[in-house]
Amino acid sequence: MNNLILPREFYLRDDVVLIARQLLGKILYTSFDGAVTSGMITETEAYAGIADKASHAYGGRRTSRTEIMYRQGGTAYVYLCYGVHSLFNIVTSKVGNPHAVLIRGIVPNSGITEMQKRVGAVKLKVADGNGPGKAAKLLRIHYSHSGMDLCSPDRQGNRIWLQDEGILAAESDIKITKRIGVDYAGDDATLPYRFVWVQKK
DNA sequence: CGGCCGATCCACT
DNA sequence: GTGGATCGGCCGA
Repeated sequence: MNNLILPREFYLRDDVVLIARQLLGKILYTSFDGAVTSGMITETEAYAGIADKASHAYGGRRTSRTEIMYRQGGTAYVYLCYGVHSLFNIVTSKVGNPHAVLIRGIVPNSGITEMQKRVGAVKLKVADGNGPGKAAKLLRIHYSHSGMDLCSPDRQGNRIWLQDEGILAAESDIKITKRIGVDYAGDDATLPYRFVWVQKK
């Protein structure tokens, strides 16, 4: 195993907003049926557990779907949105504390040919990973993958994991805004929990 | 069991 | 800028 893979300790920390910011520039890999693809994370959102009105776990709500969020940090939480899109989240903090970071955008990194097949593109563009549904599609992450461990492969040898390859976003290039599509969350809708790595021209 | 709605995307105006 | 697609999850009865 290479030492670039993010260790469990990275995910177990309690500051989900800090983790969301630190995930910018990390490389998100998937390996399904032997096909490895990856992308650099460029946009994230933090969902801060039971106190966060925008979170699926607000108020300590537990359902068969959200139960995944209560697992230990370093677990994949994937759900279906609008009946069409799988949205990939990384569970953080310790068992019982349902923090998560939504991955909203990636820049295609490796396995380009494979990803082109997945989206039917002749030539992949940077913008093809811009959006949570599109990022998951490129990496073939599906809501059936919810619950996968990011720190070890599953029984079939499939895996989702992250690596720190030394790419660091300068503070001045990170745009912080309120989260997208959470207007139902009242005053929590305006929290500055979205981090975007603005790509310079 | 029925009805409403969503942490989105894309085509079309 | 806007509206339709599309269906699992959630809640109330």
